[in-house]
Amino acid sequence: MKIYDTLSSQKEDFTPDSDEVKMYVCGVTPYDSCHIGHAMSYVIFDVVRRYLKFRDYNVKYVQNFTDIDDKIIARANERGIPAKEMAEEFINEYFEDMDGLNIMRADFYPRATEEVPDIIRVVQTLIDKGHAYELNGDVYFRIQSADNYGKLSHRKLDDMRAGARIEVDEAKEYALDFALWKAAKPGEPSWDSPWGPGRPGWHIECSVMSQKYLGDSLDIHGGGQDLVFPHHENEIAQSEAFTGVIPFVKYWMHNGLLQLDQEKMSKSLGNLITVKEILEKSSADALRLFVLSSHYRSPLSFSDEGLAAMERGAERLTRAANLENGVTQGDPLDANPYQKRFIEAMDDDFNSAQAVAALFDLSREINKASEEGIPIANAQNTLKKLSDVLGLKLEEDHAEFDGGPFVDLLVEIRSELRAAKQWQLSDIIRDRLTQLGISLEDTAQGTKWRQEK
RNA sequence: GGCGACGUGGCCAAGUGGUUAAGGCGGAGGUUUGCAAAACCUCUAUUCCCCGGUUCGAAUCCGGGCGUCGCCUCCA
Repeated sequence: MKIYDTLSSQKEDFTPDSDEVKMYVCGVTPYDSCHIGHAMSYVIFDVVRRYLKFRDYNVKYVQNFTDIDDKIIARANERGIPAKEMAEEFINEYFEDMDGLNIMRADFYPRATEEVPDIIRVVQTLIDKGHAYELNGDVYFRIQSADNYGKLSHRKLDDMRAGARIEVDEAKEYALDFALWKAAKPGEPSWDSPWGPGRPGWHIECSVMSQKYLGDSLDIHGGGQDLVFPHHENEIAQSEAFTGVIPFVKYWMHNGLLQLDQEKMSKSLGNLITVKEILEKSSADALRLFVLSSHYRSPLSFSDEGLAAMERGAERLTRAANLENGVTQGDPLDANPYQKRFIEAMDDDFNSAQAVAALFDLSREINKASEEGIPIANAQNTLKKLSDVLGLKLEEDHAEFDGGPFVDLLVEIRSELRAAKQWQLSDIIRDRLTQLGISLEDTAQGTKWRQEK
């Protein structure tokens, strides 16, 4: 298996330190609803995790919540509620969204606010080791003390300084030193510390929590490409300075960012589409297919048309997976070549687009075999199993649709009409139902209906 | 200004030195069907932004050009 590592800028053979793969994925700062960029990122890492499990690795998956920071405080103040309460609200919403996307729960969800004593301990140690210094209640990390700072994002200190648009705090030893601890301003939530009341800076919480739950060295650390600098660069600097263990992470994985209308979708531009909005008009399978049909490291342009196309694709897979031809005699369809293709694709740095193509080809074979009277149950099980690795449910359910019994009744009556060759009436029923979003199919096994998404 | 990525059919998107350039969506025709739907079959890029070069051979490597985008500042 090969994984592309951002730090080395090439595909590396995947050799975890132990049977247990230690995986950490940067979570959200809960100050707003999740958008489809989050969906993309977390679907990708969910698939990484599922695939590792499929390949018989035990995976310990940790994802944090950075539940205290400037944006949370600002937004909570706007709304006139405590920061903690607002973070809680968006964390709950986060779980709803992720469940809706069929993303597996992490093994641990540490929160910055619940790890403050450890954060303080780590910051103090960094000061003791000469990697950090206090300044008027703030604590800064001394970048020039780090091992090869800039190695992840492949930039040199001089280059960064030249184009930096950061307001330089004159008191800081070096312009790019970043905050480990921020002194509290009046009215801000704060914790007591050796440097006075304050709160953790961004970056340090991930170093502390990953170390606490997974140890000094991680196998996989993931996140969006926008986190490479400064977030992950700073994490490396802190973590390696604190533990002395290099490398902090064996495989750095970063997904390309989602584009919207040729533009980055971002909080500052305000052109967000939330996960909730998407799941109202589209299935989780379609969204996952949309994401997985391109390479995770490439930017992905979101479009309603593209998503609609994937809805059709999801239906195609779902039909093939749930076909019933009732044949049990004879040589069954062999799905192994498709599974082999799937594995080869995924082994090559999670080439999900190729893996998906294998599933579509398998679906075609299943449909064909079904018509030819060849047993397909085994092949369908393989299709379902591999789809599950991608987190696709492939379920034909209209259970959540309240009108089900009424549709059943209409279908029953229509069947009577068809038996009596009352085509005009039966077609009216079908057409009207289609207009209402219920499509009918007359098959050898009777009439089936589906609710269109 | 610095760093980096990308440009493949109507749309999306794999492939990155050598069989017929995956797959999905869309479109055309056919089989099937009472008619549909679904499914299946056939067709839909002699060609991979442009110009040079390396090579027996390039979409794939190198150089130049044009274009798009990202990061350098909060972000998955």
